[in-house]
Amino acid sequence: MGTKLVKTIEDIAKLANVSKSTVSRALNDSSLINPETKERIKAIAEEHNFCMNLPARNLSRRQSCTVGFVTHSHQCGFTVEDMFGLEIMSAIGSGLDELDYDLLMIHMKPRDTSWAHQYFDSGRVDGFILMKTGRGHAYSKLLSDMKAPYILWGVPDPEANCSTVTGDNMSGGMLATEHLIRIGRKKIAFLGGPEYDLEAQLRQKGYETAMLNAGRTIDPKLMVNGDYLMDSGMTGMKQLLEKTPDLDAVFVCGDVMAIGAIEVIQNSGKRVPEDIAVVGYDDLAIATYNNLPLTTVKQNIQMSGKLLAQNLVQSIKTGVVTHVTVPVELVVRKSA
Amino acid sequence: MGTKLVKTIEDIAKLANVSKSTVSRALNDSSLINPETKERIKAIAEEHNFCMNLPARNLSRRQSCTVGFVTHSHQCGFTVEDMFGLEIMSAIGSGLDELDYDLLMIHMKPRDTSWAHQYFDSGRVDGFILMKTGRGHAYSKLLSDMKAPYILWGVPDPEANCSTVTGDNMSGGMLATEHLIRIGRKKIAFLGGPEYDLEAQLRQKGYETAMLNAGRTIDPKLMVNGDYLMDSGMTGMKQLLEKTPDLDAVFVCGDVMAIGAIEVIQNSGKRVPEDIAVVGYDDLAIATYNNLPLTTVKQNIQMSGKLLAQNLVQSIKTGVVTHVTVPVELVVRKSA
DNA sequence: CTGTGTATTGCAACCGGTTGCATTATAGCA
DNA sequence: TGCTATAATGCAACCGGTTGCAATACACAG
Repeated sequence: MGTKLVKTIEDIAKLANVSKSTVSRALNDSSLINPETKERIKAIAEEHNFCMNLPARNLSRRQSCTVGFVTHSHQCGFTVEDMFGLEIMSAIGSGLDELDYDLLMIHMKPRDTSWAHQYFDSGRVDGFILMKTGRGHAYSKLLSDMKAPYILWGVPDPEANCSTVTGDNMSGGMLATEHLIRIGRKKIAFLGGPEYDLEAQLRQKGYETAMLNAGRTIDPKLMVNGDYLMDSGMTGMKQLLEKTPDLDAVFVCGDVMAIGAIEVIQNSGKRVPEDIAVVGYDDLAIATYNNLPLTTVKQNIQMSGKLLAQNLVQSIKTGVVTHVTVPVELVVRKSA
Repeated sequence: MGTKLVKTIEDIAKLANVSKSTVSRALNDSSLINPETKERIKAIAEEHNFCMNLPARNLSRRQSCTVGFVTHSHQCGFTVEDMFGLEIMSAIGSGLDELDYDLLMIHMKPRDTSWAHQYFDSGRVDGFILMKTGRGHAYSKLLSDMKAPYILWGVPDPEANCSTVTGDNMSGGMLATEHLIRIGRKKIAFLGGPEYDLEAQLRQKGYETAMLNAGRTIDPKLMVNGDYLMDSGMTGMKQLLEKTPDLDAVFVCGDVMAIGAIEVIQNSGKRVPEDIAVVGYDDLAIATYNNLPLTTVKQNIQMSGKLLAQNLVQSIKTGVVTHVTVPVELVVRKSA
């Protein structure tokens, strides 16, 4: 707490010769208060640059105007999810800012579920933002049971009825594949995500659709799954090269995997993009800053973050649940 | 707020047939309470998995057990500072977690200084964590004037008396340079940070020391400043190549600049690391995932985050200010 | 058996806001 | 002038904890 002289609405009340309820109402722009009085009070508050005590207000209003961003706590290091999560978090933060909500980081430990009660039942936060995860459903259920408002980044799961925001994975898959077709590639492989992953499924569907639209056939030998990590990008690419040594393009479902794939390709003596064109997904910072800048499908992180913020707050206030999918675009750099 | 039946200590009090003060004390492990009573109350609380209302507690205790992580709000996109900041934030989060403190993101708008009062005088947070910035002092002054506890990531500024945590920049500079010397490079250039930047100054001093220790001379033609952004890495490298076409190594003060530098080198027809070895600084995610993995000086982000958390909380509780510099290490990958 | 000390517990005020209801003043109208 | 509708403000309870101090009980020494 600060060291200022005027710290409570009661102090202001004395200065203005009114009661503290009047000050409270004035500062909250209540229509009950005489406009002149209101201005006078506001001026006094301004002059002493008064700040209301938020714990008190929160207690009284039974809300915290804070939402929790749920992250996994790692002993050390990062995963891809983290990288994307970290980038989107910043966008969420500024989205919330405009709505006068705050963003609290919630670290949950591996198999701990107490965080939900800890933060929600204690009145610490009014809602949650979750990144899609393998264990997504488990947490969804937890939060649904608590009747806690939350929003999920990812494809809506029919079982959970929470708001969602997600990139247009299907279009993304199509954009990437169409680009590879357009630049004249003949054998276009697909390096996907985990089978259960709804995002990856849609991207794959986009790939297939684009292929079929172009009159091509879907060849299972050109398709393999990964798990978004670098290693799986490498092993996935190796498998593809074994099965189809003459492939000349690959659409990889994540940037980090794409970088792994590129390494394998180069080690095998081929060049990117001359021999094999590579398109990634997500447009993480590493795509831009990579030494061989990645052609990739760009998720609109800014817009997504803002929508996550807005729709969660809406859901907190009104209970409305929304599902929105935000457009993606292809960013052509050097890898394809 | 949840939908549970037992929500306040008063509810627990009724169940346990005691007064609410007794419950409060029991739950806070006060030594005033009879051990048996205490256990009984705790059991009841446990059974109903009771969560205390934090706004209420915070109001009463006049503290929030929350610290603010101050970030710049960007209209869009990221800067290098952000990348490092984002990575360290995660570490800070888990550090605070162990101390039962929460982490709140604070977005400050360009030339707005109200955030400080907004969050501190309102009792929203008990202290702040700042990343070193060009405008570091301005904010330092602001916070000092408010008598707000805060901790800074960066070299301690003699004018501000706040706790700090910083990497060992001098050693980092030496490690990088010594490595280049060890692998037999003859003309080692230095691509630094902004002149006013204390970190960069120390890294430069490390470079110079290592050079002198090895019996080499410091050649101003081998040194140029940058601003940590990719572009400055490119232009800096161009200047160096013009001034000294036959240089065979460069120590770059930041990973992002290093990637820019590598691009320029490769465009000029030379190879990395064969013709010119490149060492970066920070070991950001992009260093690992870069297509040409970067040899770089690794800041111990995990430890730094934890120390930022611990020392800030200590400073909040006791007023003690500490300065710690955490060791760095050289990570040899492929660029040198 | 009384006095003093110690261990437990409860009462009630307080933290700093919000808000339902009562109160007062003023205006409008018959 | 008397009466009611309306605007502006104040009173006091409440949100759910914490904590100083009083109260009670029981122990042990004198």
